Amino acid sequence: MPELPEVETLRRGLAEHLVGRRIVTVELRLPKLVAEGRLEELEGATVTGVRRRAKHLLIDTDRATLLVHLKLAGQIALRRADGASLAVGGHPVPRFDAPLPHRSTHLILGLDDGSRLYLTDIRHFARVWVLPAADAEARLAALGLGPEPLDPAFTPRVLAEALAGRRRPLKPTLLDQTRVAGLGNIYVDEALWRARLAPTLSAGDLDTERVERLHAAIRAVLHHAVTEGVAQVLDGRAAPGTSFPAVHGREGQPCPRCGEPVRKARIGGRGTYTCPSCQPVEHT
DNA sequence: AACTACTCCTGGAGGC
DNA sequence: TGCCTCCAGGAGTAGT
Repeated sequence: MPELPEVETLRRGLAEHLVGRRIVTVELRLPKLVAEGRLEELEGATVTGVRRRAKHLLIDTDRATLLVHLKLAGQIALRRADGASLAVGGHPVPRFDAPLPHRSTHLILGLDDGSRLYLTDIRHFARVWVLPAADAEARLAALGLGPEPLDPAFTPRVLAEALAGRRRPLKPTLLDQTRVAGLGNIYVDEALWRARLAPTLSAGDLDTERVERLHAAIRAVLHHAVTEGVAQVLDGRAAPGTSFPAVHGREGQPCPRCGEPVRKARIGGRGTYTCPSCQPVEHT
């Protein structure tokens, strides 16, 4: 999916154009997209806000909350009546400027100004929940999500507490949404590279200085992705001539910091990219 | 507690 | 061009 920066970028775009709009039509093309609730409840509802928690997108209306998880390959696009793009984010396939609906478009919401919101997912993993607002909150609470890394409350101390006592390696620990919310495979690799930490280091063994480095790196990588708009154009692999991602998807290419070839390994079942020189495996 | 394997799907890339 | 294999920005479940 769409990790935190992609969902946040999407949230901002949708909030700008969706709040105050009334949903007039609902077209569901893939019934299993709906994990709970009835989309018909949204017909006639007015959007009151668009929020994000971890990788979840919440579209609040005066009738119910539409909770969306894009998983690995979900994409949401908001198009004006004339087809012009108002907001788009998530997985870059189909291309953000491709004609819609795509054959993998599973949901279309028609708004009162003629614009349409398309949810497309080539892998059919994305899910939505239509819930009373309180139930949406309860559902999120039940997930036990960890702290939001871009929240001011996310301090080095909070990160230290999230990692304390964990014997698993950093990579799977940081992917665990109950430790830190919103990180995914790309941004974990980028943050660890930036912090010069090997993904195999035991999470609970980091000293204060390393925790502070990791904290700063997580914030910097996410903040950069959101503010520089890289989250909107990122296509899962490094484009030639660009500086992001620094290591993810760049096996064999020179580390931007030291020139050593980037190495790919499998850690916790996930493709993991590191600079073996910048991220030494020695511990303590 | 934590590890692995497996599941839900399709598309794109790379090898031949 | 086509066929084949592998991999993929997530996360839940089951078995060890």
